[in-house]
Amino acid sequence: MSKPLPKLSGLIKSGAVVPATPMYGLPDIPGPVARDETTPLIETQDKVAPPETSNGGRKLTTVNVNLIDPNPLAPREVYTPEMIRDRAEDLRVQGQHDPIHVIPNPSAAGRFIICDGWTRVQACREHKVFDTLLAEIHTDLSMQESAWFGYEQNEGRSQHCDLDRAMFYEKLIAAGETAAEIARRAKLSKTMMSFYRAYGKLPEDVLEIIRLHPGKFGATEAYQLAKLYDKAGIRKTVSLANKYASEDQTQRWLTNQVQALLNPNAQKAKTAGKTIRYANGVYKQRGDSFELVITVSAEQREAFAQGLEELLEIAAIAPATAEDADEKHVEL
DNA sequence: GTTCTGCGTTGTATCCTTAT
DNA sequence: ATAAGGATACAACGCAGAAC
Repeated sequence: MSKPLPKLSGLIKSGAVVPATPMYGLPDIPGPVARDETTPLIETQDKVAPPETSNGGRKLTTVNVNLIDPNPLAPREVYTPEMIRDRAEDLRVQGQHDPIHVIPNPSAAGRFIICDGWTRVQACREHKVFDTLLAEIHTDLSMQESAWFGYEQNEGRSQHCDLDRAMFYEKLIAAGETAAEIARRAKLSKTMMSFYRAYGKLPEDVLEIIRLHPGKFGATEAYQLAKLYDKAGIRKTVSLANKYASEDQTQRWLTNQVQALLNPNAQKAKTAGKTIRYANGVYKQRGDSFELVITVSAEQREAFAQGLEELLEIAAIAPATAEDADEKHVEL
């Protein structure tokens, strides 16, 4: 990849959340961790392959955690201190179950770039669990492919929030991939891709709120907020985002609020209604609107249609033009 | 690529019936 | 009387397709 890597760290910084990607080459990597030498490097060696092995073509080796750099195209953004602390605790209690995945760092010989397992690396560094982790080294993956590898691993473990996904997609787009290609590979409709891209249009103040409640602000919410930000400005957007999160409102509420703020005159009084379900259909009434979907047997069809048409005489209004008024048989 | 609309599914509140 | 379970209605959600 010859293109300069995208600089997206501005989208991703927060006091409460550890940024995943920002530096490449890592001038601020902490020095070697002073560790009790009596502690085994990997406490549960029976759960992992031994160091320096080749397992079905896989290159497994132990790697010093301070030699592992973040992936500039990291598929995940949101790492809270709690997540890292919990992972450190898991590693202490259970050891390392699965190897992390890395590629050789193309710009720093002897160093590696993480594909999958960055939480474990951070847990080891910050909470001094292990000096080294068992790693599978992928020499055949490009930076972009390694990021997709991590993305797929995280998706499999349901570890992504929508903000993670959106920021990953933005990085890939900045690195030259098209939105359509990403949507295809991530199995997203172009509608959803459009919603995910809304995160990138939000101002930092709103992203700060989202990072504090990553599960609360999905792509649909991001899209609504981006629309509000575009039309009504930052103050209204921040205020609404805060209210949405602090009052734990529903997605529908947020959509309605945005709609009301953008079209203050378009508010409609909510009308009461009813729904009756039958074995062969459903009848709904909402205010002045009636909806009927029903299956009628062949022998009853004519009588039903006649009765319904007589009923329609009460309320149905003829179309405005003579052309429209031509008799048409509309399927019921 | 963006936005709107509608559909199918899921979750939840409420009411009713039954068992204890 | 009341707790438990079932049925029903409706809100909420996620998403795709169509229109722009």
